[in-house]
Amino acid sequence: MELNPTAYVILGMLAWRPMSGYDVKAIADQSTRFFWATSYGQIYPELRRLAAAGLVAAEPQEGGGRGRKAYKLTDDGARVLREWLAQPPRPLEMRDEALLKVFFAGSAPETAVGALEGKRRELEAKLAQLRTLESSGKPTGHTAVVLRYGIELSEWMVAWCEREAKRLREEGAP
Amino acid sequence: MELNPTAYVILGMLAWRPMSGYDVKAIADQSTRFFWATSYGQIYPELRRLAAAGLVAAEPQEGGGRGRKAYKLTDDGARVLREWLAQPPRPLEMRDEALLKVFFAGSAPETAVGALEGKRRELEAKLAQLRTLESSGKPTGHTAVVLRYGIELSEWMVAWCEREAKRLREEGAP
DNA sequence: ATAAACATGTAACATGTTACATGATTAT
DNA sequence: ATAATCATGTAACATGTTACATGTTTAT
Repeated sequence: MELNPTAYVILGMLAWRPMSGYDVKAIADQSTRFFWATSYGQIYPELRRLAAAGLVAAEPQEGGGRGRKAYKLTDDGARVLREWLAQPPRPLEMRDEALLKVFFAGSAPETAVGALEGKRRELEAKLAQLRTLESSGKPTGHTAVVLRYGIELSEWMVAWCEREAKRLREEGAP
Repeated sequence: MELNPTAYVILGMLAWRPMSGYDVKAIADQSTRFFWATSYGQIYPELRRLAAAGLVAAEPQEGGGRGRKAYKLTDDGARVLREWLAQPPRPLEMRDEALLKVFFAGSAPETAVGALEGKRRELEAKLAQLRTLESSGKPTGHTAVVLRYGIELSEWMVAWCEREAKRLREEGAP
């Protein structure tokens, strides 16, 4: 059973508790989005495919929610999720436009510091969100480990951007 | 003139010297691939589009290479490249499957250390390549700055993977 | 001769984003 | 009533990967 990574985001969350596509998106936006983003355009079709494959099952909707469809993980789904977890992870993909700009800054050297500062600003914004999340106390266990990674890595990157921007400003073109 | 990032990889390299799609790929595989990968399937069609838009121009092929088509940057291409460099960079996209596995490791806690070790091994391999590149002495100026980023960031990540794997092994489930 | 490296290109597929359309429920 | 939020879904588009097809040049 070969699934795309987004499918595993869904399976992973359903392993916590039954939920709807809307819930998956809301939780992803507060957590996995920092290292694996998703959108409704992926989640809803994927939930259908997973249901067709028998890895998730629509929960009988109890009174109230009309349009709402909650799904739960099936035994097969849980097995597929565990198999994926045991597999060596695929190589990290990075798409860092700021780095690309610094790399090619030879064509306009005065722009390099701006690219570094843009990256730093973006990281500070991300850091603020991650710290809010951390002080909420909600992430525990493995999710908290990943949150700490996000915070510490971002801090390292911010420091690097500051250091290199300073160096470039002082030394001029490297 | 809105172009995709891959187009700027091409323009950036042509700003160094005229070259073919094959050259762009070979150089990207030794440099930008660590923060922006490309493939022939993108490069050749993109070169055509850039030529159609007048941002690059096929060089008159001198004796020898038959099929070989070298392109050079036009004045318009150079202007578009500089405009892009001056623009604030788009947010960083990360797709880190190893982190996803740690995040969802609650469903199979014994797999978390394996995901961390997989990530560490991949990083060590990347580090070896980056260090070889560094000791070649070829990257200078802004490209060397980005290379140092790759090396130092990877070292930080390796240390983090080791530290957390150790913690998980000692403390058991977090 | 033949293998390796050089070189270009396309088609099928996978993945992901954005914008739009639609309607129900809940709080003010 | 009405605005906000909850909720589902699709279509068009953008981007990117992989596998394949094809031929040339250079070194052994």
